Amino acid sequence: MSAVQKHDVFQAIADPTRRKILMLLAKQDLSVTAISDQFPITRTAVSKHLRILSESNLVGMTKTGREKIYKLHPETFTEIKDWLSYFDQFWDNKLSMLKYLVEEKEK
Amino acid sequence: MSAVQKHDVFQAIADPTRRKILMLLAKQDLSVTAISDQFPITRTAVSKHLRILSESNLVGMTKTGREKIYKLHPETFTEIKDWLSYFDQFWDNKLSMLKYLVEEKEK
DNA sequence: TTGACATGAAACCAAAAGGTTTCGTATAAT
DNA sequence: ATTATACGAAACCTTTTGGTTTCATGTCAA
Repeated sequence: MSAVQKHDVFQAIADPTRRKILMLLAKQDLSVTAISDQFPITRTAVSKHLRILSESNLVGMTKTGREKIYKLHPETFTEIKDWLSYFDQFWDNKLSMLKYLVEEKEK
Repeated sequence: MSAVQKHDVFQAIADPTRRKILMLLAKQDLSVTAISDQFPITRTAVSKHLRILSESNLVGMTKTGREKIYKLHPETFTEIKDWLSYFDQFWDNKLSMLKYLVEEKEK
């Protein structure tokens, strides 16, 4: 079920253009040309970005006629969230610690 | 209060070495040498990574004697979480839509 | 005060990233 | 059957990235 990930997801979202593409796809599924119309770079460059996003499973593609329609794969964002949650835990511990110290001081 | 961000946080977490550094700092505050001991690259290279992490406010530094102690700034991770939450919303909508469609079909 | 330790700046290098133009191949429209 | 559209592969170029080595500076220890 889960496709092999050929490209690092963190590296994929590092590029601002690719993040904008993801934002566009969050609103609606789009063809390559429709996406590249939104950017000052060539269609070929956008195509490369889409390949990277695709290889990191952040988006999926369906061929319909001569067009390729890209769509978001929001479930892949979980990987990033999981990584972040590790630091959330630490952050919560710090808050707990701070709260404890303040309470101790008030006694 | 909030320091100026000289470096993109998404680009900062794109590098695997920098992500490992963040994981190390989540456990405990560490000096430059202590961190670079954990990697097969030179101390200078690690130093550069730390500068990038620092410029994106993911870590903070305190000079104590001849050492520089780095610590995590977990509050900066919020920026990434906020960006991700945009897609969470979309994901939830999709689930709702799917649920709706399934329920319709069962009628 | 002399030597060892901790660190960053500078100059440099190879590889990767992001872009371009050109060309080829499907598919759709006339 | 011919023309236009949608797209990617290939070759190429420039800038950025991640690394190195060397050197200078500040601080601690003897």
